[in-house]
Amino acid sequence: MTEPPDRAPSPHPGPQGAQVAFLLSQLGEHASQAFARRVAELDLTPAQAGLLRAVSLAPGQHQQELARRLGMSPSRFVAFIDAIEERGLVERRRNPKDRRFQDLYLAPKGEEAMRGLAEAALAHEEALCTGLDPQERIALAGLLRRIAEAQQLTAGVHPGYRRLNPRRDSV
Amino acid sequence: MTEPPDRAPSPHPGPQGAQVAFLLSQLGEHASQAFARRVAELDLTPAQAGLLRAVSLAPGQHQQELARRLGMSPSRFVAFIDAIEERGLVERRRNPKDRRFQDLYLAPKGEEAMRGLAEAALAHEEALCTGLDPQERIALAGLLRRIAEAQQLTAGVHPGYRRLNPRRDSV
DNA sequence: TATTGTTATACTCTATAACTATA
DNA sequence: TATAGTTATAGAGTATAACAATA
Repeated sequence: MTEPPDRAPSPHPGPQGAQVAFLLSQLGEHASQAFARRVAELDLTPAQAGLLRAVSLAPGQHQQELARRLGMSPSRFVAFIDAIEERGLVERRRNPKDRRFQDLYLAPKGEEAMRGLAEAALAHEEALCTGLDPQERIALAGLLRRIAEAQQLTAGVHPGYRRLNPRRDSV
Repeated sequence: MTEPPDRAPSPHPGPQGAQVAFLLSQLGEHASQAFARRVAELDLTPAQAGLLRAVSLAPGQHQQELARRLGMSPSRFVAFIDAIEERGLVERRRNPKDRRFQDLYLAPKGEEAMRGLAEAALAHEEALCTGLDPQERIALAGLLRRIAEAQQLTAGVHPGYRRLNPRRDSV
């Protein structure tokens, strides 16, 4: 019986008008935590999942390029990749044209992990949208995309990566 | 020139179907960061803002009660309150009926801070919803609330409090 | 000299376990 | 004995700066 932290107050002291901002913040955190729990079943952290996807989309990028995209410092990135490489998910290869670069490629086990991640993402989406019919889901996605555009968020860019270890949360 | 981390990959490897979950996670993080920047102008962290609101809504709660609601351990809560009390925002008072309890009350400066926070929350909501007309905002809030209910999230409960120091982010 | 990757160092944040004072 | 608050200690996470290899 892990007693859920009941009635935690909001960081947003919005009385009546402020609703969307708080709901977005609340649901976003909830969605992130739920996704973290899902990838944890694959023995992955969200950051690791993000790296695998980045390497999968564009194989052969070198480390600092990827580090910048994930928003982490090159020095942290080393240990981060060390763990992933030891598990046989990605492979470091010295770039023959310029031996200073370590290019990253997906290993067979990494391809397998990607399939698991795709499955997890679909299940995650479905679980989160429970209660909304297909039309409502499309309408919601449209409104959210409008906000994302107005806020000038790059499509597919998630700002919450720096954190390597997801928070375990009783909720 | 702080170069924004361009094209960071998503932690959610959703190809086509998975949209709402990622957008919620992305926008939620964005909203949280934007709010953190706003309260930072008042020299407050989101957690401090949350505490002030909690004390404002229910004055006289004792520390462990509030610590549990904010999702932090009693030991961390001590230093957390120390800083807030030193700034004259809240006041600790020994409960005369049971002197083990330290009850928390809003100090005059805390009331003043609450007014600033209310203003900040309204401006935050407005900035975030730029581009949506009033009808769309209501529709969006409705859909988000439906999801929150389906996910059994308590209204007004934000899970992202444990973190005391908000991430400063270039984005 | 400049840059990539790496390592080393110090610093912050957090969790856990003692300790005290009240009951 | 049990509980609220506090303090102390150790551990994890992070940032920054140095370093070696390559260009």
